[in-house]
Amino acid sequence: MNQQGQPGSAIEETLRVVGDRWSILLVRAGLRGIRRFDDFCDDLGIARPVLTERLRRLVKFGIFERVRYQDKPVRYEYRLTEAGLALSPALVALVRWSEEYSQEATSETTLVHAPCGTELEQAFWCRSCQTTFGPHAVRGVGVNGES
Amino acid sequence: MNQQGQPGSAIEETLRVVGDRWSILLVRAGLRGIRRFDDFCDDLGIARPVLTERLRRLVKFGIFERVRYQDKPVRYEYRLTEAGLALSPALVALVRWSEEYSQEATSETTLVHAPCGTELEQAFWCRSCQTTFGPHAVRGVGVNGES
DNA sequence: AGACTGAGTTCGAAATCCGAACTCAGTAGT
DNA sequence: ACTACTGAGTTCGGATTTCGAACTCAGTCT
Repeated sequence: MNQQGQPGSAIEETLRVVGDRWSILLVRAGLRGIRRFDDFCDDLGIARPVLTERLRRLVKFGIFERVRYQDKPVRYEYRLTEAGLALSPALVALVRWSEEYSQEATSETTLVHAPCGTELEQAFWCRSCQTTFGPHAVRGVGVNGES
Repeated sequence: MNQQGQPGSAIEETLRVVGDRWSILLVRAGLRGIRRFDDFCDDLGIARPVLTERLRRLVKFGIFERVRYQDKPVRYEYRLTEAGLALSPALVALVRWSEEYSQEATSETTLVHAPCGTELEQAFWCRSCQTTFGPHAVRGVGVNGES
């Protein structure tokens, strides 16, 4: 129930922004502290024109901000905004999924609870039931809430 | 620290599978109970050749399975596998992000805890501390574990 | 026979992606 | 003052993807 050209629901628009092979990787790089054009370029192996376009789009949608960090030769770098940081749960979910289901299990990364160093798990939380639960108990993912 | 052509870390490979404008949307549609080719097509407004290719890839990576549901005229449909279902945390995270940060706030969707209908929250869970926590307490996002 | 259904394919045009080479302002070394 | 270098891009042409629209093919319905 959704015509082709329509703006569509919020996720559709979001995926039009971050739903490509690079954007999420750029956010990840940003979380790792990478900020400069050439560093993104080297780290991800992304083509420069694509990087230019992608960063511009992410800036436009408030995920990165372009900051002048030097004047003599004018230089800019890209920093994650609050909104960009807020993408980390999605990133974490993807990392987790990768670790569990991806064939290519070369995960040099582990995600941990900072204070104690234990590997973290991700769960849904129902504040009215006061329980955590898994994907099977999620309903209403969609425009017409039927499962 | 990652050469251009390399297979790269697990997320990179994962994003090569689900990191496009459609795959996540297909998973979402799958969660909403959509299974048939034409229904995916109508629901998402995706071009048929792209849908064909995308479904094939998702099947190949174990996210959907292609099931013969009728014999007289042979007909197949696509169902989410366990691995596909396991993508829902990522989907939920994106939906949540969209609701909060996307301009286009036309969210006709709400995610709830199935048994009680309460809007769900997403959290990280540390089994050793027995606590839930948010993104700020996550460490090790990245190849060189510095935050 | 004729229309319809569902799961695709085929087509050519349009948009994206790519690597490699180039630009442009300023800095550093000799 | 000449040369090399840095960082953030832009320009180029070719390869790959994406698209909508129309077509196929087996079987069913009227």
